[in-house]
Amino acid sequence: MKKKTTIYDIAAKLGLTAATVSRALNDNPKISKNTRQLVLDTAMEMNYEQNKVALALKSGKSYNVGVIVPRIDSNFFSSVIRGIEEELHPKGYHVIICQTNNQENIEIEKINSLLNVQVDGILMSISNANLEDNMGFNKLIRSKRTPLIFFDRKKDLKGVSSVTIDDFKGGYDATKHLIDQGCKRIAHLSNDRQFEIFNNRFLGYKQALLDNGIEFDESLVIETMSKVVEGRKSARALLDMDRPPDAIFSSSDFAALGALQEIKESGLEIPEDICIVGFSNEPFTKFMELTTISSVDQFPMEMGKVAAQVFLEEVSNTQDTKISKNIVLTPELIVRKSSLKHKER
Amino acid sequence: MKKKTTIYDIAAKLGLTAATVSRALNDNPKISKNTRQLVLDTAMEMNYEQNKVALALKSGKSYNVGVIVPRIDSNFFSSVIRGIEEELHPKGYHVIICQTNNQENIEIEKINSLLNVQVDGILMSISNANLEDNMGFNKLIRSKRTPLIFFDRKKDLKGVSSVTIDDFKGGYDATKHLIDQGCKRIAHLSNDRQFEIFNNRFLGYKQALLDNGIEFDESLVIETMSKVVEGRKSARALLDMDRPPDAIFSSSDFAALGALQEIKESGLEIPEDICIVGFSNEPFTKFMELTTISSVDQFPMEMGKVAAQVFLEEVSNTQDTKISKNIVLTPELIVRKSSLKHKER
DNA sequence: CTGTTAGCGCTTTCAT
DNA sequence: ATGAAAGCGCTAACAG
Repeated sequence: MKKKTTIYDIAAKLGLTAATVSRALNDNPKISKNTRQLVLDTAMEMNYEQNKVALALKSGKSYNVGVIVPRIDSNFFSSVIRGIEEELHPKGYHVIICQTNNQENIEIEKINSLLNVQVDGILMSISNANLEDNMGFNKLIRSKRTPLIFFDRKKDLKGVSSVTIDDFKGGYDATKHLIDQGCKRIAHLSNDRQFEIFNNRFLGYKQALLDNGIEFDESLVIETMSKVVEGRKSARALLDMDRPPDAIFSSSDFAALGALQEIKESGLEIPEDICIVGFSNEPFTKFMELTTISSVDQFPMEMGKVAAQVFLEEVSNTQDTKISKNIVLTPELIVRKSSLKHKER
Repeated sequence: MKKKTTIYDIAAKLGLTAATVSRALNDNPKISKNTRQLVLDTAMEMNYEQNKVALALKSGKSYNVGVIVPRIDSNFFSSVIRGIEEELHPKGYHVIICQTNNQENIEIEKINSLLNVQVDGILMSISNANLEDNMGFNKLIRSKRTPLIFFDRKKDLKGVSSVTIDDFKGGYDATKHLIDQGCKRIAHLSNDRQFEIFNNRFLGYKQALLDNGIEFDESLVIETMSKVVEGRKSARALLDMDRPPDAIFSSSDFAALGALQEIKESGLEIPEDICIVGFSNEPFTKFMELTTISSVDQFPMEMGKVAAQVFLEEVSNTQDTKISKNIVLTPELIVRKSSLKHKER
């Protein structure tokens, strides 16, 4: 249990003072080459390591950023976090992760918990889409010291930056593609539309229909959680309709998979009878043996990196004028077998 | 940019001293009910929040733990981290994540980087299986202050705890299952056997063969990275043999998938001609449409929770006698279509 | 170029 | 029951 060596230890050993040692260690110009080298050498020799906690207390910067996500064990979120970590670590930051399990109260608790440990910023994807209660957020924003950056699931709050993808375009492109395949009756597995992302995918879907002379039919839109079983249920409901759809655009790959399974088991063929497009480009969509699933790639790692960059800009911005930016990345439709009726090219 | 309120602020407002305020806030017995309540009220009123950084400096405990993994965007590691976070957050700890990208030099850098920020412990899965250079680790252990816990990919270092699964059993069970299916010539897609986990899976495989009167054939063991394309290559090599195998036990689900694809494309049937068992129970293994892939579940979330518990024990252990434990969890073979020749039950 | 001093916010003896 | 003071390790303003 030996103590760590501090600058005082090395100062004592050299008959110097802590301040001088500190200067030497920090390449302060006002110091002689000799003493600097001397300090550096003995620091090395004594296995000195800077105590970042003391530094954090002194400077008010912890060089920690918090990342809050619903859960980390999803391909999307873990990829975003990978991007964040890769971007931030080289700049000296550490990444603290928090999960909310999609519970609003926990979300607030974790925000406060991160603020308490003096993180230099918080990057998050919200769990609570309810626009009314923004206690935690407002506190964060009022404090004016800790940058907040939303990624993917954001709230529209003035002065808060965000990095998202163009979900409208994602939904639009997916739907347009289905229309181009000759589909006329396109269903949509939506999700809680209190979240902008799901609402925008829905709106993109709707707009693509309208732009192409297809009537929007509310009964073809089913709110479906992002789970395989839920996708099955919704597909069942669609199949049981008097006039079942000839295509499904799902806002989730998992729901898309469930739909695919249910449809195949009912004896129908994909894409011949029903085309399917999912969302997120989950790894399994391209691993399917027979019917790889078309999906919309959100470039999660890229999203993480960009969010990290926005954070870096905001912390380095010393001026009072807080500039917030809303960056929108462009998604990409990946066409696979589940929606490719006519073999092109 | 208003400053945060400190105990001095509330002390000043109340005509008290910081010490008293501190005591009140910490439920110190020697304080009058009145002043305690008074302090608590004004603390609330002034939006006081304890500065954990100052506390960390004072106490030497940061209430941060570091987690180091090769990469976070894999189902296995992100699930482990989920377990860790869920277990540790309620106890007041924050989880800092670091990725090594499997690079040994980065691994050491990140260890040091975490030690520098005074984490209370490090939970890690190693990237560097080389037993010779243990600089970073030795430093960590010598320091005697920061508990180190390995999970999954560990090193055998005295005094260091670990949480792993019984990879030998995983390999053994998988292979035994293949033998029970009537397979006689069982190949193994291994991986870098410098890592205990891969070596143990291999040893389990080998032992199962021996225990069942099947000769071990070195030529049926191919070192294969955990990637779909690599699995394809290895399968190709196996198919090109004079006497191809009738089963493959892969230490990776991704390689297993590649093998499955290559085999199917060559016109052979699974499981009729060749049985396949993977390892890790990746989500996609059960999502396959035709041939769901048998695999060995490692219970990653559980592993994370247990590793977190071991850490908690170690930090709370104030005695000099450092007790290290090596916990081995039991994996579970999940039999699916890729290896189920004879329809049982 | 180097030393002195103060302070970041909190806890904790030691007095009173 | 409360105050005074020291200290965790570091940096920075001010002297010299």
